Amino acid sequence: MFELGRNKILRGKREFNTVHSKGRSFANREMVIYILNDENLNGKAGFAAGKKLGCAVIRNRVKRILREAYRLNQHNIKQDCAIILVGRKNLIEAKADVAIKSFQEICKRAKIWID
RNA sequence: GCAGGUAGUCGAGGCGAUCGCGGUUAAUUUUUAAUCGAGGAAAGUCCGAACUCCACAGAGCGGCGUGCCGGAUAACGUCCGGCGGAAGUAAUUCCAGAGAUAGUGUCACAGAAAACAAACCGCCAAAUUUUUUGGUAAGGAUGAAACGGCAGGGUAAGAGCCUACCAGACGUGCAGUAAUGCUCGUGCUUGAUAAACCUCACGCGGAGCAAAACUAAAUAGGAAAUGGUUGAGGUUGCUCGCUGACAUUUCGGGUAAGUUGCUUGAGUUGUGCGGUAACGUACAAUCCAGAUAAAUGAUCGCCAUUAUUACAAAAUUCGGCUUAUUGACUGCCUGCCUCC
RNA sequence: GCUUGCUUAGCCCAGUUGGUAGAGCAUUUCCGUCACAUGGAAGGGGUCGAGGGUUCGAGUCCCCCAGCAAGCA
Repeated sequence: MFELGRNKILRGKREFNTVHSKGRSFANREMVIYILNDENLNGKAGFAAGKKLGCAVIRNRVKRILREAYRLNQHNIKQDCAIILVGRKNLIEAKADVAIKSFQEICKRAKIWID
């Protein structure tokens, strides 16, 4: 019930660019999220970590933590939107529960949270 | 025991539970089960190959690389052994280590003079008289570097002018596959720089898996200008040779999806044999990631620890090099101290 | 993944065969002005991205790292 298969992940440069450029953005100290309501992309998520964070090991770790935060909370989020999560510097040393709380907080601010 | 040198191993957690990811194979159908799932550097892209395309790859000039000798290898700028030089008490480590008598260039400032030698001070002799002429390379000063060093003889003063020792050059002989080493002889002694041009020897065609091939879809298989079978364009920088009809720019439109390449290979492990070694060879065992917004993670408990943990993530594949790095362990060797 | 280029003063840049690192803007001081700007004069400020090598001597030549930027279906 917490699966996150391949069909639920944004694929290709085009899908990313549409969400990234057209979507609304929200940010806090740990991450930035982009949200877009698009019929073809709804229910999908993407994960990113910029080159400034560090080497490949650190970037992979940040993306995994973001994936974990989204995976455990995906049923509490409205299904009519596509989300991109981008990691920031505070997430490099952080544990998973920090990322989860941060994700819940930011979703409530974006008004896509359902209890 | 202390201090060092060298070769190598492990590689950061282990076990259990819950949630979850990628490949393969089964079932059956869209979910289950089994099994496998990052490194010693996967990194930098610095060399060398395999592989693919370009004439299944050609000629000349140019260009680039390598550079003591012998071997290893598919190949190499790598490795092993030896020689020479430098550092260290030693074990040992480091070296782009051919040629400066084929030619050209450069050597700032200082200094008399920076390369077919020359003569500022000085020294000696002669003249004349306070300067000139000749001899000289011992001494001084400058510089990174001054035309072998040092001692004795010799001389007007000096000088390889002569002699001994040392350094180098050339030649003879001996040892060694060779680099080179040793012996003897000849007064033969004529800077440095080749990571300056260059000479000699050897090697190199170009591009790279975003290479390349196939399938499917889409549309206006568009238009204009310039050049073009009197040869466009491609093939390396040029010339030849080969190929033989489109190429470039501007405007406008569309696709940028999937499959193959993609992992069985100069493979890995073990044992024996040959070789000082790099390595080779025989036999046996074994299959060990193959993704494409990109898979190894999260949480909790127990154990270990100074520490929730060094450096760090495959992207066509191998052989090296270089760089980053924690803690621990093992073998051998050297020097010093103590005891038996 | 592959292939290229660039790092020099606070900023933007020169530096041609190796020989004491320069210009413009900015900055400091002085002159000038009632005062400020413009103007004139003088001065300070550099580990030449880092480390090693060749050389008597490297910004420059060679090797090797770091950072930044660009291109390739």
